[in-house]
Amino acid sequence: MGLRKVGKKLANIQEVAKQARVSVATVSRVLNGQNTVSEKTRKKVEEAIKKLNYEPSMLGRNLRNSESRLFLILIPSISNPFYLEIIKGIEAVAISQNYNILLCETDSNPERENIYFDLVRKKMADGIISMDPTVNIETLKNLSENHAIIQCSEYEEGSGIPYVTIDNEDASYRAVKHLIQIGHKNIALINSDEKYLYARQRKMGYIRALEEYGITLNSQFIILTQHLGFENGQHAMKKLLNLHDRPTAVFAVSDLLAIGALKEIHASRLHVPSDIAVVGFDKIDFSNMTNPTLTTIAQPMYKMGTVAVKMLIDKMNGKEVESIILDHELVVRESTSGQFI
Amino acid sequence: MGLRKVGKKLANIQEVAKQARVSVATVSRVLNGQNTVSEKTRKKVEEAIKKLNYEPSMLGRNLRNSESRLFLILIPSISNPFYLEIIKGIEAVAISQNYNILLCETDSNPERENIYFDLVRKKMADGIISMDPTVNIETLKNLSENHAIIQCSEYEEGSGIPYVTIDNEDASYRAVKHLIQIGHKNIALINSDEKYLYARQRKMGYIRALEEYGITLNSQFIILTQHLGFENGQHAMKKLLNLHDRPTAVFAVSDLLAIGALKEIHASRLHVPSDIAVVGFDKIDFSNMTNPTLTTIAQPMYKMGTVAVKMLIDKMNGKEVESIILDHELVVRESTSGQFI
DNA sequence: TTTGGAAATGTAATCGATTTCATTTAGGCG
DNA sequence: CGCCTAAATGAAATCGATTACATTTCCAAA
Repeated sequence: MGLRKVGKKLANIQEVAKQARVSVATVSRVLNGQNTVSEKTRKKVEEAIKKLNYEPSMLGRNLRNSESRLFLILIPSISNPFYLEIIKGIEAVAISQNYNILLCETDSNPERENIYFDLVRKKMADGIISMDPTVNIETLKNLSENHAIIQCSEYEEGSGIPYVTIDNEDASYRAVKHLIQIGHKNIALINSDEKYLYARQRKMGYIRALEEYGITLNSQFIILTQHLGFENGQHAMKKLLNLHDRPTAVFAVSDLLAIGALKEIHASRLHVPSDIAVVGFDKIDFSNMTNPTLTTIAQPMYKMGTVAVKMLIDKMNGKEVESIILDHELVVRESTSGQFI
Repeated sequence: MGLRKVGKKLANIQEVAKQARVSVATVSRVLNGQNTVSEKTRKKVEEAIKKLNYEPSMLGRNLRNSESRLFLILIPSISNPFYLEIIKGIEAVAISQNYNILLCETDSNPERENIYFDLVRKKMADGIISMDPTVNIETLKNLSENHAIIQCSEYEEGSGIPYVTIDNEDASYRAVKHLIQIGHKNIALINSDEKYLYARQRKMGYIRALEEYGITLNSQFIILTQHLGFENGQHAMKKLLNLHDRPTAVFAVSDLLAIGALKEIHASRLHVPSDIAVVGFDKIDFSNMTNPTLTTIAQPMYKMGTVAVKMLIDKMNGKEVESIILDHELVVRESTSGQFI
């Protein structure tokens, strides 16, 4: 490129060494706070650094140390607020450990995914935290032989890749149990595609709760959606409302789905929770802004993020890493706290 | 660190050269698709690459090229959905140009901000797209002398740093004019702190619309909030509802504020839009999920993102870059489409 | 066959740091 | 004052690529 780049030439460690009349080794030692430098030379070097406005280049350092101090966060879509709180947790720990993150939105697109995997292959990233359920697990397994990888929230059983998650089956069980305990018997499930492990697990929790209370499963009450978006919730709810015997309660496996359901219920001039109670999942920020506010399962997202990074850093340092299951919590709000029956 | 790192040793360009019985220069030429390599040697090299499972290290390449092919996106908070669509636009162009982005959440915290600026100073990032209105503009100006920087959406007048944004004054004017045209005279403004340029601009648009229709300004109708969150909208609306003569319409400078206002209005058993009409700003995804759906000003966020990256890349290549104002649009939805009066 | 010039390839410097190992300096002690 | 050890410093290799410049190879024309 024949184009002039922005900026003047910046000083490098050589020039600092010359300015301070010491060797580059000594400058490097001052930079890295090693204690084998005499007070006098340290002063000299620091003055030279200040005078030349020197900033050590991470490019040189990274090459020498064979690390980028970057890692990837794989998510299917940045629009899904569920991930945001996790990311905050990740960021906090990452920064404190002098790492930075590359937020990678795959759009569930294998090509896109591959671009990001390449970043790891080419040493531009030191590790991966995958939260993408649509990730190509074979590729991930292959990569995990040479690179540090942690699965967060979503995981593949028996992949050998450590994960941090919650007990989805139990969370789902509790959500449904709550609906049963406030008097519901006709409880629908808006689930996502059962190719995802969490979807299968949450369905099992749903079934277990029904069975425990002797409620027979109505297969018409289970709606599967392709994605976890608002519109998917609307469509699913529309189907449920068109049933001859429509449910009196709905458990959706994501808040966005639940909010879509809410909207559709309102559109049919029905009332939540007196006509239909709704429970979501995730406790995203918006679940508290709807009208009525949404009962939901709170995942410890921030914690999940922090734990994931710690596991990743351990893994990068060659330590043995165990998978972790975190606690969840049922948050009862207006969408189920009416006086049903 | 005495700990074993993950993974076996990976091949480097030297070993590929040896395996293919050529020089590293030739391997590099094959890698970079230069045409001065004969078909025969190219084959040899490609076979060696495959055999050794070689992946070129970006660390080496980046050092040699003095670039990281990374740039920073500065945002105050990832929780604000307004930024997400912009980021998608940024990502799309970045990827197509072989760049990756570091999403940097400052939390409006100068320390945090400085960590990210350091990344640029230390050459870990090639440029910055700042969307943070709380950014320290002096530091930004200083940095812009040596580094490529673009301001996106938020900007500082006369900073000399190119920006891409919309005409905030006009957008605000149109929103208020819309409220006037459907019959409102008592129109409140929920604005953010006027230390931000966009807040001052939007206030001016509000005033201009009122003046144009001969409506006298009621200073009690202007509420300033510290942040742009849901709760801030609730609080602001509470103040407005407590006024002796409460407004019949509210224009909030962000959808989140407007959604908070909606919630508060409902809590007071009032109806939108028949009792109070509401207009937001940004057209975030959720503005279409509320009940009623929200009238709002649509910013071309995706476009803004793509434009910002193009400007940044031009800037990095030393081209002269002009600031750009993009178009906006009023989107009328349920929160103002009732038959008021 | 010779030769000129283009095409192909190789050598070695370079990017900017860290680190090993060698060497110098300082200081305490007899 | 000389000696020994520990502390301080420096020289040079190294990380893994790119590339300017030098050299070799190839082929067509004379």
